[in-house]
Amino acid sequence: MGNQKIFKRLTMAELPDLSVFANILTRRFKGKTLKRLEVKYAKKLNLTTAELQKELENKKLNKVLRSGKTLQFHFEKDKILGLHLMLRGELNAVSEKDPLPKYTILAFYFSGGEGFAVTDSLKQATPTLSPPENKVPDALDITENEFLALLKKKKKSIKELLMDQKALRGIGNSYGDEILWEARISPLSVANKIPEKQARLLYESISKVLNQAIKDITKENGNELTGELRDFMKVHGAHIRKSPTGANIKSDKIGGRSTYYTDEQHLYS
DNA sequence: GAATATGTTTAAAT
DNA sequence: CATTTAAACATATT
Repeated sequence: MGNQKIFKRLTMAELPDLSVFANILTRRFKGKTLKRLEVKYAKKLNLTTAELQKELENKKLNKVLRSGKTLQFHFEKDKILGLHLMLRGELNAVSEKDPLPKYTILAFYFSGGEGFAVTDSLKQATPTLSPPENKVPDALDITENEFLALLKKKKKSIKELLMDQKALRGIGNSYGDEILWEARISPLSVANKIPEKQARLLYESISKVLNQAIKDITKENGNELTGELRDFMKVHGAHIRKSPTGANIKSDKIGGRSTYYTDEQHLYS
């Protein structure tokens, strides 16, 4: 048997996928020692290959967490490796005896011979040792008051604000659409024109949509290391014609990104 | 083979 | 000056 995809889909990984990923990796490799780290592409590293190997090899992996759109690998001695998969990054299960998958950037081999490889055909995935603390709130951690204050001071479109990683971390193009449909707010709405009642509803929709997606993806694939992760989009996707409630789905470009929404969503401007 | 997909960075416009 | 908008980048897939 060859290598197996842990994760693959047409679009890139977003917050729920990364959360499921972190859980799978933790379950699989927690407590194991990283015996060998192979670096096939070092340009995005914030230190040399030799330095990274020296920092991480022969250390135990304690856990893998998600933060914003990154994974955080917590090793012994408080060594943390951040990993952003960017547009096309994927994780693949690998074994010492198998050849590396195509487009491999990093390969982690743990005690026992099993491990995983990070691949990226665009070579944009970015590993960062000891990533600096990020003060921008995570989409699943932000408080309601913080969120309401954020909306009040921004006058760009709500879709662009939700995706702005300098304002709120973790939401990408597809879940941005899903969240706005759930709240029945048009993506073209101006952030500071959304009334407080609807802003509160939007706040609730963020955690509702993201946590439900985590549950759905976990149920579909969370116990297996193989296979493809499906998504469960209700409105975002060129192939979807009607929302679950039967409205026609419209398509526009917002911030240069394909945006899908319906007339069920109210425009505040 | 042109169009589509999208996160971030950098440049330009308001 | 601060904020917002647009363009550029890259390539597998439709």
